[in-house]
Amino acid sequence: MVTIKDVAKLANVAPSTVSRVIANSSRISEQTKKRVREVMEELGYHPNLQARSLAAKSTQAIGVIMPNSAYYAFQNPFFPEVLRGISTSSHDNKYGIYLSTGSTEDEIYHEVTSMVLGRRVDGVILLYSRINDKTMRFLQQSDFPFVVVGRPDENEERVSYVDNDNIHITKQVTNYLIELGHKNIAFVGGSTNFVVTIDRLNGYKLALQDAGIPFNEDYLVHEDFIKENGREAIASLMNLSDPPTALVTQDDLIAYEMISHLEDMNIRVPDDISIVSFNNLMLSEHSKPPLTSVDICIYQLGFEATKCLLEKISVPDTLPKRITIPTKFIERKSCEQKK
Amino acid sequence: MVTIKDVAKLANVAPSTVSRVIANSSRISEQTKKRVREVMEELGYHPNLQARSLAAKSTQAIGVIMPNSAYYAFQNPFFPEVLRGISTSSHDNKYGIYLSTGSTEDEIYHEVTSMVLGRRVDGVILLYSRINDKTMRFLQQSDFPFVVVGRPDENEERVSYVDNDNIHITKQVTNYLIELGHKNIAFVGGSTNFVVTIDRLNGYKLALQDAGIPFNEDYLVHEDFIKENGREAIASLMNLSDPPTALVTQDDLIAYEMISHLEDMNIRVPDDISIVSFNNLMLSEHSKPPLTSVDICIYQLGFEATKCLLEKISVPDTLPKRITIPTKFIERKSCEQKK
DNA sequence: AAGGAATGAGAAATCGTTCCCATATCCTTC
DNA sequence: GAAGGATATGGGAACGATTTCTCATTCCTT
Repeated sequence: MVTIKDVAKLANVAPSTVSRVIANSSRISEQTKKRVREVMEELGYHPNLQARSLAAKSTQAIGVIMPNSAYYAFQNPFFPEVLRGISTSSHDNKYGIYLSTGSTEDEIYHEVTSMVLGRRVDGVILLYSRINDKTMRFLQQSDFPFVVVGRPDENEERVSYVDNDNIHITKQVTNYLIELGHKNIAFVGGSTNFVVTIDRLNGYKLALQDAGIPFNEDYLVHEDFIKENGREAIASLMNLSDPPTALVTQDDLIAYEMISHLEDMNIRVPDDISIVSFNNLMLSEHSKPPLTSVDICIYQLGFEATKCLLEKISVPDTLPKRITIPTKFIERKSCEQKK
Repeated sequence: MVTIKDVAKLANVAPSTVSRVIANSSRISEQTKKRVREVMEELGYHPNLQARSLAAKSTQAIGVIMPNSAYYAFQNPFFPEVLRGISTSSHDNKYGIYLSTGSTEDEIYHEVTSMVLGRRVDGVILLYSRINDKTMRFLQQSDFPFVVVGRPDENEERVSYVDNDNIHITKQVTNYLIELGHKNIAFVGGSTNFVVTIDRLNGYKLALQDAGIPFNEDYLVHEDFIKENGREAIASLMNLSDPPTALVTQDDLIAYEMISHLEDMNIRVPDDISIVSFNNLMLSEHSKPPLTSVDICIYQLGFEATKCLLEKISVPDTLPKRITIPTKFIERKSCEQKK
């Protein structure tokens, strides 16, 4: 392996000079730069990033932490899309991405501590926000630069985060159904350990409240339940004495599955039941029926989170900030006026 | 930041001893180990991974290179799923994942060279195989440990790779359609720069040939074309004087889109046209109609690739090997006997 | 009881950079 | 023509580990 010393020797300069040439320091004459660069080329020199990191105390890499639930993380296009945003932004700034994907909460915690304490990355993006999360608490206590995609559960004002206004948009979406004449509206959400679920549930409740519709526990369905035994979950919902005529679903993928089961039960979307959902996957345009969905701009979430993190890394005393990514309500054909 | 020296000082031993305790060397007495460990605990010591990498000449990280086409990489669940396999396997072996996602071929090339020459990773997994790929050529020439997911274009016998038997399975799948009585079978594939497309196309042609069905250029459709203007692509295919009655599609996502457009044209699947596809996305079970698809075991591809790479890293003179991941043909409702 | 193996631990070199500090050369300027 | 100021480069100490020697004990073995 050719090192900076080899280059220095052959170019008849000191290693420090070579280092300065690499950094394109103004303190080196053009002449010397040219000569050194020629030698670097000739020897095929490439700086050792580890040595550089060690000496410069900066890794030029950010850690990206995926949530531990395999489903939430991996089957869902949310993940690749947010990663695309992160990747674009970090690449623009010459940062690399170090990915961490534990499969339990403890595993994640250990990966993050090792990543941070071991100085493998300069900052961290948390791709989830759950309540009572020790990983986030650790990041905060160690005063390490990090940004959350999603609203943090605790210390909201002291953490930088990028999120949609989930309460507001879910309220709007629910209102949309109410205005179509629906009163029996069910909510299909993820785990209430995730802040996003809590927020959306609150938005949903708020809309009901404003319309004077009482909240009904029976209309609350768990994604996990759907995933385990979708058929039964749907059946028990639709067999209520007063079954819902509309559905607010937290994710397009779940919505597709619901639709499939509903049709098996001979319940038509949107004729018999309206569905509105979140994430606006590419596919939703081509599904049967085309899904009315909220585009939460996943790419933007990742892109802005990275921008925010890099800013925090380069200016350590940047104040925590909240960035709200605007959403787009995409009206398609899965909702209809109540008959 | 607390370093190995701080620990050594407080424990009254030499730094080298602390290092040995960390590595759990048998040359250190249990007594000393205990004392040192207590001090490490007390000070909250965590080894600096960069320093360790530099000294030990090993990073405990593997580089994962995504293909440059944004679509192929990111909209498709293939990517997260293969990453899940990689992640599981590498995590089991205490390796981290360094992700590289250039958006052009050159960008990828630069990221890889910098990653390899800069010694940021111990090995590389290429998540694609395209013809005439300078990135792969570079990896081979620098004799750096790497594994390809997919069949390499050149030097097949000197590169380790993990793949399905794409020629064979596509032949089988095409045969399946032929046995259902179809003769006019179209092929919807990705870019022929990717080896996977070439292989599948060959399997398709082989099946036609065996059945004595002439190959028809008009029946070849490009994914890119579908993505750009799906409606028109389908229209021109179905408006042929002798339109296809069956379709072999390279990817479920594309299949969904085709189905959507076909239905708009009042062509029913499977009544008017049969479709068989690849990847068996979770969703395919719930699509309308449920998609007949080949499960290529994406997770396994990633998992085995990583296993293979780690083996190569720890035993550098391991011979190149080919690992073929078996596939499963999932028969659902998108194909029917030709009428 | 003496010689040699086995054991436990320290000293110091090394890994490949960066960066502070020192130094040498060459202009200015009075 | 000496002092002062740029300007361009070199020297060498970090950075925080690992690792090769080396040495001092201790424990067998004959």
